[in-house]
Amino acid sequence: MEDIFFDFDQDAASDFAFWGQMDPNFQFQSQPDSILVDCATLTGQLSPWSSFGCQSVFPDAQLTFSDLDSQSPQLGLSAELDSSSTDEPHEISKRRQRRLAPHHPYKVQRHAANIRERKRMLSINSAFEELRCHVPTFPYEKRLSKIDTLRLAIAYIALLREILMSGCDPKTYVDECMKNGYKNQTNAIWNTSDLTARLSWIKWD
DNA sequence: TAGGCCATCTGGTCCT
DNA sequence: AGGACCAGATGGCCTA
Repeated sequence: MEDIFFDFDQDAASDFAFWGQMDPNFQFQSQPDSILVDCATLTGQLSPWSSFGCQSVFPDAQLTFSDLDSQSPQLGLSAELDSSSTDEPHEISKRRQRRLAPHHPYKVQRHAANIRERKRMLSINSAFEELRCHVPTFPYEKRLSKIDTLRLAIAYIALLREILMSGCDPKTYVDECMKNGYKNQTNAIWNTSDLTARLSWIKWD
């Protein structure tokens, strides 16, 4: 009986070779499909970023999202073949190569799914990047993590809501809150985050 | 060196 | 059936 197994060893290098160091001057674009990736700036750094202003983790470049689709599912072949060591019996090596055929339907499908997943995560990350542009941060602050971005956004929304409900001038309201030590119970939500310290950096128009 | 954060792969589930 | 979404696993990078 033919034993069946699939080698899921990932040709990670060829797969994420798209991700390069970001260009700090890159301007964030809200449309995921227009986000470009620079193959020319590959450095192996996977999660570079710029911390301030509306800057994206995505560098300027030549590859688009749609280019991800065109990556050949056969990129993993060389890695797999390399993994057959030279002292491996020739027959076993041949069998392995036959089994790991990169054009196997499952592997092709799996590779396509991986690419779609990467694109999906890319769009999520671009949304996080956009959100980071809308929450108050210090000029010298390092990039907020995803979880911190979400928490700060929640707190910020809560604050803005309170300001709206109060009908007061935003700056006056915040100054008053800070002066009074947030005695008001309704401050609880946004007062629990780092938001308060950031408020002094906001220019209330 | 441990812990935090992240990207990626993967298989399961849901949706169209 | 195929794609979207999700969560777990894994490994790399960075920082205290």
